[in-house]
Amino acid sequence: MAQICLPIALEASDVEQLDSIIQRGRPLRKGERVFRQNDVFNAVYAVRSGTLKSYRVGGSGAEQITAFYFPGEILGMEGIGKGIHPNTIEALETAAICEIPFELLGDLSSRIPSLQRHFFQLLSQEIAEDQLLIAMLGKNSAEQRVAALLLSISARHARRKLSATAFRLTMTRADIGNYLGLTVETISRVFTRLQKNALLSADGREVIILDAGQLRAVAEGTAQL
Amino acid sequence: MAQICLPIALEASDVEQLDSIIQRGRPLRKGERVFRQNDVFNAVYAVRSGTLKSYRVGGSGAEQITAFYFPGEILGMEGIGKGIHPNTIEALETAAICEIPFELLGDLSSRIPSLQRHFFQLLSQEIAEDQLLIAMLGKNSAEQRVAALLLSISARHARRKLSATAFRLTMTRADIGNYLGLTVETISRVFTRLQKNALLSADGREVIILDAGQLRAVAEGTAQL
DNA sequence: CGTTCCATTGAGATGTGTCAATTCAAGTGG
DNA sequence: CCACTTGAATTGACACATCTCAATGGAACG
Repeated sequence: MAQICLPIALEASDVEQLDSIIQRGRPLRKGERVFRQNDVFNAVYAVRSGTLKSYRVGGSGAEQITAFYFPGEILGMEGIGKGIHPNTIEALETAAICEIPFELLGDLSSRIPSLQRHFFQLLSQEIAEDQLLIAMLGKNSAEQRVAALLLSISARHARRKLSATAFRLTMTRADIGNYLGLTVETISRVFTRLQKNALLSADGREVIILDAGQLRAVAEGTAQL
Repeated sequence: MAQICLPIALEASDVEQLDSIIQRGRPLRKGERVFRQNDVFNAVYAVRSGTLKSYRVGGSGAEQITAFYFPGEILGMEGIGKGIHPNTIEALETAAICEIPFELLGDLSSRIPSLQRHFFQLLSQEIAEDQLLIAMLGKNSAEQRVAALLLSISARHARRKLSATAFRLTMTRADIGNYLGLTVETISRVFTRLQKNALLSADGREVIILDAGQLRAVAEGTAQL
């Protein structure tokens, strides 16, 4: 169980301890939420299956998606700081998650140094990823952003031993646009352009990456269409 | 010393221990760097005085500023994850910082639960802040972004018991533009517009906020000019 | 006292947003 | 099982915010 939820190297006895604090919840259906913005924080969650999105509602009522989560990833850590979740997490499809009560995790981390380090790393990596997104939103064209997202999703599929070139998007074009700071129409047009240049084949949400090299070049701004 | 660098509530004996691992470095001058992108990570840093910026250079060679740091704030935590700093930190003016070796901090955190929690919180809050910036870059107009940044800087001055309404910017218009995903010219024009509407008075980098309420309305998109 | 960096302003170009219409797929209820 | 509704995606025409290019003036600095 702990193996599935927190794939790290631990002593057998440690795994046992960790195992004891992890809760398996019922699966979420599409549209259901793990927690909502402003809920009190008391646990982080590991994605076992399915995909989810994180979003927050700003002062003007506009939603902003800040992340997509795939199996093996940890979510909910933004809430540690203030003790309140600054965002809502919603399932994009049927999804199973593990709940890891934070209070107990803190205690356990004190006793298992490698676990503590692991969580520091997880938090730190989320910062690094957010900053990557910031860089993208600040500087890149619509094509670069879409290409980068597709490559990121591709890489996350590959890490799970799934096809890196053919996969199904679980989010709508609107979600993608929202995440990348673009409109639905722009996303649609970019998809069309990428297909015309034979970098991609897309039938609705079914995507096949035809030329990963070129796609990377587009993402990095080395090539343009 | 530890009091200055990590203002948290600790037992006297704990403070002593923490104190012993903190290094005071020589002050940095404008343009000097704390560390560079791809340097190996082995410490985090607390800002004692002065301001700094964090930026990373992408594949296409473009710089992207991801944060500004003020006294009392902690920087360098993005590097924990991969053991390598994903960004460069550079002083915007003369600045003094404390170095906190991470190896020792980890050990100490295991023994002092409140210290561990404190660091989890710091990391988590950086995530929350980054996501706020993401939301801004994705959805907001140039005016909203500039207004929001000015208010953020104002709040950080206030936290240090300095004037929240009158202060000197330590970064150039180019830095601001880079951070907000806008060009220098746009920043300049927004400043001009904000002044014409009497929300602000700016003489070069010297800024006086004349109408914080309206400025907040602009930042939130409730008011437009 | 030149040199360099920084800030401002104008005019025109352009990428992306907005508005609107259409098609298609998936549910839903009679 | 068939309308009917609803949500998602695509495409076109046009608007507009911001970028690009260019010129100028001032401040900082050696």
